Amino acid sequence: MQETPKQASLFTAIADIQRRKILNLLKEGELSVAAIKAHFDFSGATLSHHLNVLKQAELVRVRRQGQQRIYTLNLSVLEELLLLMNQLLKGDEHEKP
Amino acid sequence: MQETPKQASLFTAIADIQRRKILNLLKEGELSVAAIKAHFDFSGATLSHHLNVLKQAELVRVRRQGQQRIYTLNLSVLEELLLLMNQLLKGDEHEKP
DNA sequence: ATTTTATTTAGATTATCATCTAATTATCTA
DNA sequence: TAGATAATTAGATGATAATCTAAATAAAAT
Repeated sequence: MQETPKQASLFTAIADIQRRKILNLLKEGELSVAAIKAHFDFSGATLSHHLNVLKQAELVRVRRQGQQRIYTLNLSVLEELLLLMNQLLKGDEHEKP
Repeated sequence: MQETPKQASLFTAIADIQRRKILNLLKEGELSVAAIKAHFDFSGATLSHHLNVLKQAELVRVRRQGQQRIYTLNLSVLEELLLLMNQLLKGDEHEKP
């Protein structure tokens, strides 16, 4: 029942609110870095850092498309987990019985 | 679909591995501070700090019993969430179909 | 009442992390 | 090929968080 480094990296990744926002954006669909950047105030370097943390945790995947890089959510156990968390966490207001 | 401060405090609370270990200990049952402390290397002050973070996030509850304080998991939406996370995160090895 | 035990609080230190600017890499276009 | 665009990497800085020691609070036992 030991926690693996990979699992730990997940908790680290979702600890930051900006990264959680990025994940939420990507729920709508894949996005280039520039497209993501449009939603935030911080620099491109900072965004790149956040994306890297998410990538290390395998919460996102990247592919190149010309000079841009397209980020997508890694729709696996981990993504479903986040959706579940979101739903459950919002469960304060209206419990659906 | 805005994240509340309370929800944010949850992510912060589970971001630290020591606090995750504490939560896992408490899954077995309620424990005094001293009993928890026996599992860790750091000081009582540090433990107190971590317990406070968990309490702020309402992941744990405290009651007094003489001179000790007994901590229990807050068995609510949030606790179930953690159990789910744990199960799902471990789901690498053996998917139960 | 004094001492001991359990825990928290205060204040300081250290480590980690988010962020910035500047420089670099890679691709595309004129 | 030169210049423009997209993104990452390097290195520095500031903020936040984990940890420590020492002091404070509170209950129990002697």
